[in-house]
Amino acid sequence: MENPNTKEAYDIIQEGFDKKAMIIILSKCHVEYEGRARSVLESGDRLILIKKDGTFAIHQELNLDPVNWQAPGCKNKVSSTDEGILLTSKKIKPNEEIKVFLDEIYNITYYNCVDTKDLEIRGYEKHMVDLAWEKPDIIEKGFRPTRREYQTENGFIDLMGTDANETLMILEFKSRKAGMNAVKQLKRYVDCFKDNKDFVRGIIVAPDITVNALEELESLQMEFIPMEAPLNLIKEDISTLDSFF
Amino acid sequence: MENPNTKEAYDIIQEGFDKKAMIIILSKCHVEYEGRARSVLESGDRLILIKKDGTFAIHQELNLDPVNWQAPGCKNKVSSTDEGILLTSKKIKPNEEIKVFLDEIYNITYYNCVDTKDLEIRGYEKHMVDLAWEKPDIIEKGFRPTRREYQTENGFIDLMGTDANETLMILEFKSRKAGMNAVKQLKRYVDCFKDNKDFVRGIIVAPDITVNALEELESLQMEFIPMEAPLNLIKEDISTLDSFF
DNA sequence: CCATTAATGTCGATG
DNA sequence: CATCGACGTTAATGG
Repeated sequence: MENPNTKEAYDIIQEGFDKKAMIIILSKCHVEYEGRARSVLESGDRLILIKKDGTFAIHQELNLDPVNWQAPGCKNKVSSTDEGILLTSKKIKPNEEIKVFLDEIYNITYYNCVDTKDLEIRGYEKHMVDLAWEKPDIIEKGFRPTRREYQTENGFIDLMGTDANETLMILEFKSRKAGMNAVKQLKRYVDCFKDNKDFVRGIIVAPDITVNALEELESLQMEFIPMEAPLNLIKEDISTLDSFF
Repeated sequence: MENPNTKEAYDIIQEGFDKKAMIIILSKCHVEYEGRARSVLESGDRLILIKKDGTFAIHQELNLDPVNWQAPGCKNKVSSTDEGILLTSKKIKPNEEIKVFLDEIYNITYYNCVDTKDLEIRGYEKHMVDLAWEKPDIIEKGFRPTRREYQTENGFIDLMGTDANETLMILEFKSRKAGMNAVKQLKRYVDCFKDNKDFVRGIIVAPDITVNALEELESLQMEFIPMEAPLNLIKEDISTLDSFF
């Protein structure tokens, strides 16, 4: 609905709530937020997006993130005041509230979405592990991979195997420059095998590694093996895509 | 526009791009993403939000975050194919692309937002101000706070007061290391009192301050008072925030 | 521009 | 419900 008056706006927004629809409001508005932080946003044109799970987001004309928002599970309400339409979004634990004062309403739309599909993500790490699995020499001569995605109490180990001396190897793959967090992660995996009397090799496989991370890695007697992420392969290798699509 | 056909949809979207408007599309669509990772989203009803800075977001009916997105600075295009309308959003460094195939279009809106206001966050600083308000000696012996959140043409002054000599003090609080921007901000506030014949003390209160900022601050005859931010209090003691509403 | 760190992070999994 | 860890984290800040 275009340029509704206050009553029309109230009715259609309430209707949207009742029908558990996605509500989209284009409006000049000002906003107050109070909760984990506290903020004020003076009047300007924004997009307000309300979802049936309670999600509430206010978008300015720039930037990816909403300027103000509420997480799923919030109680949203519309009310008609002397000043016009007021939207409130409340959450408990932690106690948070957004108040949006609609100073001028340009457009209100609601739609009941039918959407049963979930996003399917395939990271690049998987492709790197694929490669190492199929051509172990890429990692090092004599490497024999044995397990993928081995579950430990500290997470999934990307790839395990043994070297030419039958020493256990634990490999953590990163598609981008590995940082300190990768080292910590690998250390946690290696720690799972501490009780073994035998030494375990911890290895980060990534296109690059930060200086700090490399120092820390070496001080922990662990290793870094450079390997390019096959970013470009994906578009070229249609066959692998087929298995995915 | 409601339920546009392919040509109408193409035209209105192109128009939105040309006018650098915010474009909102309600549509059944399927999405492919390829970049740092790779993903596929099969057909379903979603909201597509495109901003003039290149921001591109696809929202499902649930959750706060978009299911697929592109950051500001992306090149967005609309094209008409045999299959219908195709939206593409490209970014370089890192190379990323989203393709959205509009299978059925319910609604297209674009609007040229007028929005000059920035969000003012006053969360953590408030707790520091609370503390200084209740225990002025923390700032300095003889300090008497008089006003909080005093509004000037240049924004809100966190805290004002007088010292033992009745000299006006303007305090700017930062919850983290103060930088040059904090100094500039404080200077703007102090400038509001330039016409006073009396000297005004400008003071930054923060856990720390950068070297550059401290130099600049002292050259402006302003001061720095170290104070730890009560970050931990915030999550525990939400009740103190009640005073705001 | 790179590296580091905070965020009203969000979100999913798990105990 | 709370905690923990990953994320195409993003976004801001200092160097």
